[in-house]
This record gives sequence, C-alpha cells and structure tokens, in this order.
Amino acid sequence: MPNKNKVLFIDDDDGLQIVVGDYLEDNGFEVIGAQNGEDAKKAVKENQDFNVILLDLTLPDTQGFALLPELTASGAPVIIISGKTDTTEKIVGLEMGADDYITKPFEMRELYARIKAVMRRVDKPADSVTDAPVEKKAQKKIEFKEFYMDPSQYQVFDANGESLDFTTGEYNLLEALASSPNHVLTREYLFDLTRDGKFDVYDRAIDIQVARIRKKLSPATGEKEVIKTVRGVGYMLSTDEMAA
Amino acid sequence: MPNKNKVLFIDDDDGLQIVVGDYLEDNGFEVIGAQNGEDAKKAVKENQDFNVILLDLTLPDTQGFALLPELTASGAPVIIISGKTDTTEKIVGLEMGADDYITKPFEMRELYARIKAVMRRVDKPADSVTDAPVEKKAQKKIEFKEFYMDPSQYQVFDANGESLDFTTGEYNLLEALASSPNHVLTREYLFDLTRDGKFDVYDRAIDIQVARIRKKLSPATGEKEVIKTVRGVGYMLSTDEMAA
DNA sequence: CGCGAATGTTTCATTTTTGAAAAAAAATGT
DNA sequence: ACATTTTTTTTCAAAAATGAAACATTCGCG
Repeated sequence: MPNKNKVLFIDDDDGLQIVVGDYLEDNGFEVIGAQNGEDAKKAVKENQDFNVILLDLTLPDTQGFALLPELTASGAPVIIISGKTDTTEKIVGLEMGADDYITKPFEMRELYARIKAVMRRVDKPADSVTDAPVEKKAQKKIEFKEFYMDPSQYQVFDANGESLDFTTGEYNLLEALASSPNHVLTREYLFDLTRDGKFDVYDRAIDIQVARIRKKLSPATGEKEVIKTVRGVGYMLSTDEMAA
Repeated sequence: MPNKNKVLFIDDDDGLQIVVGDYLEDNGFEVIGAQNGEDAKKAVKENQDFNVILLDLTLPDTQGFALLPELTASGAPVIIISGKTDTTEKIVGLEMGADDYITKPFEMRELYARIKAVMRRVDKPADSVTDAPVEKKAQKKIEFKEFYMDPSQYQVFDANGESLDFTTGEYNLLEALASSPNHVLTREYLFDLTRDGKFDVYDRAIDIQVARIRKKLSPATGEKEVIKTVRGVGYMLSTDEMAA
C-alpha cells in the first residue's frame, strides 16, 4: 500500500475533530479536518483524492446538506454523521447521494468499520464473488419498532421479514406517521401528505385507514398500539423511546 | 400595491416554463425562470426578494432536493412541484423546509391558490388553522420542576420519563401555566388561552381542570402543590425559584 | 366492460373527556 | 368563633371524539 488513505472530516466540534482525528490517524489514515462549509469545499477542490468524506450535519441546520452535492461530486464516498435519530434526515442524506449514515454518539470502532465498508464498496463497484460479504449501499429503509418499510416496494415487513400485505395507501399513511415518530400528526397533515384534494374536518378516511393499518400490525404488536390516538389532535406513531 | 410579487420558477421543461410563466404573469406576478440548478442558485443570490419559489424536482443537473437548503435560506417560501405521487418525496420535501407541495399535472388555479396560501402564511406566521400542509415547527420543550412537557406529543413526563397520561385539554392548560411560571394567571386568561368562546365569571371549568392536573402531578410532587391557588385571582405555576 | 381490490361513506356503538351541580373544605374578615 | 366567600372534591351526565361494521363507490387491470 503506497499511500495512506485520506479522510476528510467535516465537523465544527473541536473535541470531535481531535478525538476522531487521532483515532483515525492511529489507524493508518491521513485525516484532514474542516470546521465549516467553506473549508470543506476548498479541501475537496484542492485535494481530489479523498478516500472517504465524513460530514457532520448536526450544526447549522440544513447547511450541512447543501455541501453534499459538491462532496459527492468529488467521487469520494460520503458518510453522514448526525445527531438526530430522525429517519427523514437519513433518507434525505442517502437520497442526495451519501453512502452511509451514522448517528451520534458512535463508537470509534463502528465509524472505522463503516469507513472500511464504504471504501471497499467503492473499490470494487461491480462486486464479484468475494470472500468478504458484500455490503450493499445503505438502504433508504424506514424502521420503527420491529418493523421495517421498504419504499421501493411500498411494503411493510415484520421482524421475520414477512410481508404484511399493505396496500399502497396504507403504506403511504404509515410512512407518513413513521417519518415523524413520537410526534402527533393531525389528520389534516396526514391527509395532505397521502392524498390530493382538500381536507374536510369531518372526514374519517384517515381514521379508517389507521384502523386498517392497526389491524395488520396487531398480530405482531399484540395489545399495545403502535399508532396511538391523541384525542382532539390526531395520531402518533410511538416507539416508546424516551424523548431526549 | 407598489411592486409585483416576484416568483422564481425552477423547471427545466420549456413548455411548463411558458405556460406557468404566462399564467402567473397574467395574474399579476413577475416571473423569473430558471432551467437548472445553477441558474436557480444564481437567481436567488442576485435577487433576494422573491415572494415565492417554485421548484420542480425533476431537474437535469442537480438533484432537486439539493437546492432546497439554499432556496429556503433566502427566506422565500418554497413550493415543490413533483411528477410523482410519492409520499416519501412529499415528506422529505416538507421536512427539509419546503412550504408546500403540488403534484403534476396540476390546475393553474390550484397553483395560484397555493402560492397565495404560502404567501399569506409568510405574512402572518401566527395563522395556523386555515391552511397548513406544513407540520408545525419543532416547538421547544417546556420544563418545570422535575417535569417536562413535549408539545409534539401533547404529553407531560415525570423525572423518570414516564408519561403522566394527560389529556389534550389538560396538557394545554398546564402548558399555559408553565409558559409563565411564577406568574399568577387569571381564569379568564387561562380560558382564552385554552379554549374558544367567551369566559363567564362563574365558570368553574378551569378549576376542575386544575384539580385534575394536580391529581396527575401529585404522585410525583406529594403534598406541595406545583399549581398554587391565589385566592380571588387565579392560579400560578410555582417553581419555588427566586424571582430574578 | 366487468371483476375484485382498495378506499371512502355512513351510521351506530363505545370510549374519553369535560363541565355542571352539590356539598365539603378552606380562607378571609369581623 | 362565626358568617361569608372562594375553592376543592366528588359524582354524574352530556358532549365530543373515535372505533367498528356494513355498505357504496372508485380504481386498476385483464
């Protein structure tokens, strides 16, 4: 191996810069740090040959996302680091071309593993038979509880990977709910998200659809409703996790 | 009205550019068109005062979403135009800061209506009920004593993170009290804040609701009432902290 | 065009939430 | 301590919101 692998680490947190930087350097990487968008852009421009780019988008809200197009354009795989568990952010990130996604706080070992993984993926784009299992690019799957949803199939699966036979409409509604777990969403909001036309306050269509979804989920969840109703407001997909 | 309202229309389809452009101009807008991401960026940069930005996600160069951060940063509301009925896309778009979403094909009248709607919303941010495709912005959690209230869940939690099973009405009232801790609030004020209609001096509804709230808080607080009664005036949520 | 699946509507039952009334308790002033 | 006023408590019924079932309609596809 002639040269060390080069990592661009974009994060404005000094502490993390040091911790992550040291760790990666100890493990044979050359680490270039950037504390803000400008530095990051400059770095990619001057230095085209990064093997991996780590992008923390915790801070200036959507600012981090704006960098993504330029970063991916450099050809290097991008791993997003985020503070939120938010599913949407993950999807957006992957949708915009990031290669993987890791949530803070994370173990150094895990970060290392992911860096290795994306690099491996880039090295041999057309995977042939290898001894190492070939990881796929991170999926835009949505998960909650023991279920996961596959947008490409418009389908929901239980812990055993069994399809729950959702209709497209049911899928869409559940996805809307799952995209903001532990948030009460009004019927109107759900309506707007999942169908056209104007919402009428007395419209029970959402209720019915929720009932149908509950029925399909119930074999797996038993008594506890994953979708809680909040009287006078709307519905909420609950993961029973403590809010931070 | 001194100046026309300015619209930035980002779409690579020539046909649409003409149709939409003409229609909006006929209806009193000044329309600036952009056919790709670069032009769009340039337009917002040079021209900060758009009233609305229309973004078609199916662009040639940039991933449409990638533009979103920069567009919203300009302060103008963004309406996403998309060909797909895809719910995911809607969710992601709104979550990333777009203000509304419209699916192709659409009626000109509808587009017009939505433009009007988002402009209205920008003018008076307080307007919530009328038309609201956008989920309410993340509200801040309220804390007092060992409790915390999560507006997105309409729920109160104790120190252990256990839900106290508040009803929406109870939540609202407690929120009203908690938003002005150590201030006595009159029943009338609380009434106005938490429900519609006119307050009647002999109305004991607030009292009863307060009682219910106290009961739910009492397991955690014991004897000491968090909500203090101020005879002849109203109620006060006390944090026992010295006033500044 | 017709069939079946998917979804919306309507209606009625059930649950939850809330306010009213009455009575007890607490505070206030004399 | 007593009378008066205000607040609390309790019970209970009304109202509001939701769930469920049955039925109607729409949609997609062969």
